[in-house]
Amino acid sequence: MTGTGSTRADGVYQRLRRDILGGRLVPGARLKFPDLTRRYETSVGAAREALTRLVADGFVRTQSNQGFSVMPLSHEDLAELTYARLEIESLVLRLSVRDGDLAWEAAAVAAHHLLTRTPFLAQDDASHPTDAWSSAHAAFHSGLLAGCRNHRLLATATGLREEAELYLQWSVSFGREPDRDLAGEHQALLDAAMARDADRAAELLRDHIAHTAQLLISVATDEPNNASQTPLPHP
Amino acid sequence: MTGTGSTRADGVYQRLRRDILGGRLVPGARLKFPDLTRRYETSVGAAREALTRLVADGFVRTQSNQGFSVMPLSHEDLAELTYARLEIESLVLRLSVRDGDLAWEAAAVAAHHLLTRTPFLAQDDASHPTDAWSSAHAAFHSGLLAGCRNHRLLATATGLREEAELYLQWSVSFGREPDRDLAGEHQALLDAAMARDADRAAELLRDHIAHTAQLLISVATDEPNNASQTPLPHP
DNA sequence: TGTCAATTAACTTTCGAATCTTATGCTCTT
DNA sequence: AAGAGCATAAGATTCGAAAGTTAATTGACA
Repeated sequence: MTGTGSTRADGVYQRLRRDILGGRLVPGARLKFPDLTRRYETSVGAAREALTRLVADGFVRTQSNQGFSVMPLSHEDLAELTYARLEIESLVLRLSVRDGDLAWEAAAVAAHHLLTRTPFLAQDDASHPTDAWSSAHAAFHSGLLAGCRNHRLLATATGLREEAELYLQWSVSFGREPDRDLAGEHQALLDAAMARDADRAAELLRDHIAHTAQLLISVATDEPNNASQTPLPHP
Repeated sequence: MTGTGSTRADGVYQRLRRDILGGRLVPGARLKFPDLTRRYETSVGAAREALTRLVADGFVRTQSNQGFSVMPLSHEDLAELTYARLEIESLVLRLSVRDGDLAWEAAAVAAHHLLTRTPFLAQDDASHPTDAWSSAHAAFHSGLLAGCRNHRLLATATGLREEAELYLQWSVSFGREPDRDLAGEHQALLDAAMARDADRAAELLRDHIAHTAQLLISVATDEPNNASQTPLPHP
């Protein structure tokens, strides 16, 4: 009843997911059942199922008899993730541009319009983009890919994008470098897609992804925020 | 104690997986807990965790409050799976050929040798390839890709291959058409890879995958073996 | 005979105490 | 002091009965 999903474990899954993506659970932090059951007011079983699903999504890792912890971040993994996204997202965008129908076009234009009208930085906290902007941004990119008819490729691309959001969350000073025209990049991307220019759209997307990753790497400390060494302050 | 894995749920997961891939559990068949706990001599909880993981792998599907069932097969899904494999496996093979080291070469040659010396058809049952051949075949392809340094792309490609095995299992008269030189295709693939000719290797792999899929489609009945319409004979 | 509500049956989901595994701290020996 | 062995604690995994949900059956009524 208290859960937000249709089934109890569903609700815990979604809340855990949001807490990880929202940075409330630090990469590397252990996820102990005593804590989890208290925090989410649920049973061991439900928490366990939620965690098992998050492992499949790549947000949590687990080892036999050693429990679960939030997936840690690393430069090496960011590099691999970025390359995988370059290849797969550009492929899926090509297919989307080729096969997307009119409804897809309309949804993409709408998502872009929403994105342009959503404020990038909050007035009180200029270090992170706003939650509203982040979700509009995700919706725009997701909408661009959604024309792809191949469910499997689409799901793969979407999964990679979601994993990448973790890195965005933990790059504290993201979005303040003045020499980047994010809005322009998005506009160009949309234009190419609507003009059905698959090659150009794919190329723009590759640049967009590579540029963002470049930024994260240059901004990040040597070992990104990662609680695996300092598990918890013990009393 | 009775399980084959390190943890109880692990064991059930692996046995269920084998039973699905081995065709002992029919695509579309419902997986009820009363049956499962009897068959695998385990508890509801362990079975549930195993099933949750299989859902992530794409071997099982689930709906809220309606339990689990073996993933059903369809022509449409086979077409999507095949296209995804064409694109992603050829990409990963390119990377593997580019980046694979000497150990990778040695393993690939070894796997190929094993494959050539493993009998294709059993003497008593000429309708399916032997289990030994199937696993040698999987090991050869897996070995070819293993040079890829990008764990994420490699895992994606491997996952797609494994899903495709399901379709092979259910194409009853696979492998009897005389006009195909499987051994030759494998040899050419290995040669191109060892010669570090990424373009040629990728092209050969695409042909190999497409050829196999073509065969499955032409051989399969309109609606492949699928128990979703005829769940179980009820008494 | 066909439709609909109520009842029953079958199954899925949930729970939390019992069991087992791993980690931690302590003591004793070399 | 360093290390091995033991005792204790913390936490992960497992179990199966209770609660909740969906599907099937029955029976009443038009």
